[in-house]
Amino acid sequence: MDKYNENVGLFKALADTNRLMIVDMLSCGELCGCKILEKFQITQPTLSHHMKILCDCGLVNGRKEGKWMYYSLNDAKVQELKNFLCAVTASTKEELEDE
Amino acid sequence: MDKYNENVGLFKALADTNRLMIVDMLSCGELCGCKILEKFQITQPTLSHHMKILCDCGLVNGRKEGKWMYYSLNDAKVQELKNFLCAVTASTKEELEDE
DNA sequence: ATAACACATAGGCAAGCATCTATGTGAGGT
DNA sequence: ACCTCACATAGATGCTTGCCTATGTGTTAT
Repeated sequence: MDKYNENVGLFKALADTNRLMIVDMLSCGELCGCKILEKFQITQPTLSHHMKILCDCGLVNGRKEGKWMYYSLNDAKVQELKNFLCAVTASTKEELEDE
Repeated sequence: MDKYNENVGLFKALADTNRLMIVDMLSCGELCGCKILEKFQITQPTLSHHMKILCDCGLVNGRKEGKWMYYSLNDAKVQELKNFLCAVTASTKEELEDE
């Protein structure tokens, strides 16, 4: 039953327009924070907050290089989410693959 | 760009453990509210609140029959969500299929 | 008619969240 | 050394949300 609690964080992370856009941007490749920030009307601390949420749930990876943080999608986690979504909406019950 | 706003409601709806479990239950077939309620430790008004969220975003359909409300998954909307999730995480950009 | 049942609505409350300003940290450049 | 840039952290604020109790609505049974 903890499968639900594990995955609910992923949906929470995507339950925000800005973060959805960020994920879409990252799907095209790695980006540093300041490049992401350019596309939004939010302040830098707000973006930092969103990136933390995306990283904490595992959807996004962060890599520090000099004074830049490079963010990229964690494709494995994305696949996990898709699998979970399929499992939870498919007519079979209670046999979500373990990660 | 409204594609994000359209779909963020779906993620919000799934960003709750109880609602995720409800979706999983409904994936096995139509259920009436009182049957769903039996599986949770919440009050009836709280369940009603969750069902309203799931119905409002289109993920769940409600059908009234006598004094019962029968709920079922809206498979078309589920598919839309999956398509959106794939589009937003795929390395191509800005060509989400229109519904 | 009355009671019981299934569900919705109203209102309140505490927790969570998205955002901001202000400030801290750490790396690079001059 | 000093400044600048990229980013993180702290703290405040207003909105949203998940939950409750109380009550309303409509249907079925007696």
